[in-house]
Amino acid sequence: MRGTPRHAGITLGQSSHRTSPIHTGALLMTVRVRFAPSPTGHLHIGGARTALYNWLYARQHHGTFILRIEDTDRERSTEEYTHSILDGMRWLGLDWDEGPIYQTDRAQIYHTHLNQLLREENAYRCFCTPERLEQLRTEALAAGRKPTYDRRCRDLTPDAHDTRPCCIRFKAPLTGQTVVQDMVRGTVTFDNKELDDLILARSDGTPTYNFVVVVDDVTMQITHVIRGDDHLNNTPRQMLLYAAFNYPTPLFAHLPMILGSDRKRLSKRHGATSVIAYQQTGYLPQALLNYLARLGWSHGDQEIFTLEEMVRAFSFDHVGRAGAIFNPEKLDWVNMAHMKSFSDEELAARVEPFLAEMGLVPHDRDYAARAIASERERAKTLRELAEISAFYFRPSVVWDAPAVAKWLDADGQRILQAMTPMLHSVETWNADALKETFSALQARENVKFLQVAQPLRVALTGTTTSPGIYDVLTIMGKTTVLHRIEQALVHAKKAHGYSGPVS
RNA sequence: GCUCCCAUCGUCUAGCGGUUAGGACGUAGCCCUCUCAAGGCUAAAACACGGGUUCGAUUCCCGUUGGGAGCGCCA
Repeated sequence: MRGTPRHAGITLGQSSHRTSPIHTGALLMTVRVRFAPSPTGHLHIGGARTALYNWLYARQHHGTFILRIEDTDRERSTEEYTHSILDGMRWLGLDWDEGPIYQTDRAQIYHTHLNQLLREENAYRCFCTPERLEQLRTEALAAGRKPTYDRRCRDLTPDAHDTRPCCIRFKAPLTGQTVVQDMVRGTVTFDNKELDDLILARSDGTPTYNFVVVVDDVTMQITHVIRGDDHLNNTPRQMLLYAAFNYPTPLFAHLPMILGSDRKRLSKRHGATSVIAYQQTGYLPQALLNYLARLGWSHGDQEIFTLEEMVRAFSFDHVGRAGAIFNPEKLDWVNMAHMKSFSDEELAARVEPFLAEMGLVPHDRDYAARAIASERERAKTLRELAEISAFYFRPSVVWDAPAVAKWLDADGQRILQAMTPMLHSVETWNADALKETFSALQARENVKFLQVAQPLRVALTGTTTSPGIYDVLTIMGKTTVLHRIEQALVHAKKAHGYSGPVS
């Protein structure tokens, strides 16, 4: 038996503090929360945050996190999306304790509940055609009224033999108020006269969303419904259903929406919105989670959290009420911060799949770790890290034409020619020895270090940007360095022609 | 249109009657420097507006404006 004596429905004048609802039953009930996506698309950013808040709350209270797939829309739900959502959840590390539970497996449960409502005259058959409803809606809108059903069938004398197609509607109370106690919004009051006799089952007998959520949440003994803001207007209708069943209402927490840069609800046209897209671009799951957690929730001035820290610190007291714009630049920064927490070896291991996509397979773990280490603070994502480190692993250099034009001109070639024998004779290949070599070279050629470093950099990496030149030199090793300089000279002659400098 | 929600720098936010309104991302400048980053320092940048309540409002109340969501035999 659950501890909350809270009942939905025609509650009047309840007062509460948004900080304390859980305490009423904390000793008696264990937290049971759920994430209930519908498989009509990939797991998206908004869904991921809802899932995260549920998960954090469950873990913090040593409760149960349930994954439920809302697949009652047979038209749009696909198995592919179901798998994609499950994969997304696993990648994020949001493990669930029960489920996935599929609503399509629960038809019998809904049927039983529907019959109960019918039997107790809390629901009725409605014979109105979709056409009539559509007409009602247009008329209402034109007249400046809220489009609601006119309840024509509500008081029809039941005729069991009537075989016309009909849907089942809820007989909602006409008066009174329904008060939602929300952990982030506080008290929200709705006049029941604003609410509708909502459809519980379609004429083909399948149940609808507002009905199944209630039945599911009740039968799964959900204690806290944590979901998007877009459901706040559904909540009073659902509470009326709880009341009709004489079930206690769970506690609610309605999270503000995640917005695009135009302040509209985040959608495809704002760029990548699916979680897998972020996986593919090389974001760390813990970084995405960290960013999402802080989008709408805060803990003083702290920006970077480990998962454990989030579990410990999370609280609805500090969940904001306003919609939040998704900011990709800040995500990048958070991702960089999390990349710093890995050792060179761990980071290299995570970059490997992205190198593999480019057909590059490092054969030496130690070499890979040192190569990645030299580039790690230059990349925002794992993919970017793989891309800028690729030159270490390629059999030959990929030339950046402007870089070649600028630095492998006649002067650059002369420097490379001059350094070749000097590098050959370097015995111990380390930064100190190389520094001495270049000092000697600078003195002999009377050039600045820049004029040595840049041609060399282009020769070794193909581009003008790279880690410190001594890092590249020592990581690559003498053999590769000399080989690449030789190749660079060949390429430079081709690019610039044999007749000396171009301009 | 109706109902509900929301409102602090460009963005995410701290603030829970008295603060030089704090932090972070981004931006600009400087330092570091072989390139690019990273890092360090500095700067510009906000309480939407109007009424109350109060000795005193960013903070509490009301309204205006502005934004968002919902109003399906979708979820």
